[in-house]
Amino acid sequence: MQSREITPYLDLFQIIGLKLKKRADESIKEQGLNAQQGKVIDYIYQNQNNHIIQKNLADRFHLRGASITTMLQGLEQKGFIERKIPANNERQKNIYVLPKAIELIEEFQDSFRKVEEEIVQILTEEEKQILKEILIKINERLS
Amino acid sequence: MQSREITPYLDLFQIIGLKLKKRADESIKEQGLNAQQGKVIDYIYQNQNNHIIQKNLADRFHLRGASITTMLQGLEQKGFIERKIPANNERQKNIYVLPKAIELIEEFQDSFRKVEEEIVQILTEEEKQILKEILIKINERLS
DNA sequence: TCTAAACAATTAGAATAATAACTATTAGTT
DNA sequence: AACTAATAGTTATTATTCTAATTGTTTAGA
Repeated sequence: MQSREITPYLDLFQIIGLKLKKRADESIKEQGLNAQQGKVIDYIYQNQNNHIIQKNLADRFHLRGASITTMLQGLEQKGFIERKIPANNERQKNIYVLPKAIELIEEFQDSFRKVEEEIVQILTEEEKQILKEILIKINERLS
Repeated sequence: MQSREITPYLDLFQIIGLKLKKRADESIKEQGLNAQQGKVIDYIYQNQNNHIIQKNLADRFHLRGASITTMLQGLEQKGFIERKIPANNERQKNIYVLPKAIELIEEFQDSFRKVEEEIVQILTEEEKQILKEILIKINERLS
């Protein structure tokens, strides 16, 4: 069942990405959220003093504005975040995490660190270094 | 807007995966399909003499059986593939591509090769080699 | 052999994220 | 000041994939 591979890098990135997504989702399922939502809450928490707006989240996570709207409406309804229109620009909404989310952030980070560890634990220090450099290079090339 | 990064590898894989997916989708949008569907058709074409069944596709593409059912129903309705119950096992369905799909496969492959090229063109031969080895290692570790 | 377990595929219903069309606000130009 | 561009966010609709439950078939053990 081995197929002729014409795009090995593309295929490997897609499959690894999928597997990682599933592992990360699994690891925080208990908190009633998926990995994407956990990452977003973590990011908001780290940046809420910088007056981040929904546009920033769309850029950072490579999602469309409409998708961010839907996701944040969900997180707001569940009581994890709040959105406030800032005084200086009524088009925008600043995002803040609520206590209910802050309680979970340490757990998220632990879970994500464990998935991360699964990726890198089989690599030598040198391989880790090279991989990181190459991934950063590819990511910049694609943006 | 720089956030403290606790899981750089996880984040890079996720973002690169997302960007590649979008590029690949874009590159075969003209044919009325998305990248996943194109990859599946290509895979069926390469393997249709091996009597592949839906289960094989689910394994190869890391999708649930139900998702394969839905996708193949769509491809069948659009006239790209056909499914036949084999004589020796009525639980299964063998998958075959139809002429309408075969016409497109060369175009798919060209499109995917171009996306692949975008990934690797900025790397040296040595970096490409190392990256491939590491990706294979990680992929095996995660499976 | 018959019965239970495993297997392959399907359906219904939910979640996520996309596009396109839209409202409202702000910034820039004349 | 008034008009036009651009910007931020929302809504409705569509597409994709998931889980859980279900049908039907095959395999294996008592």
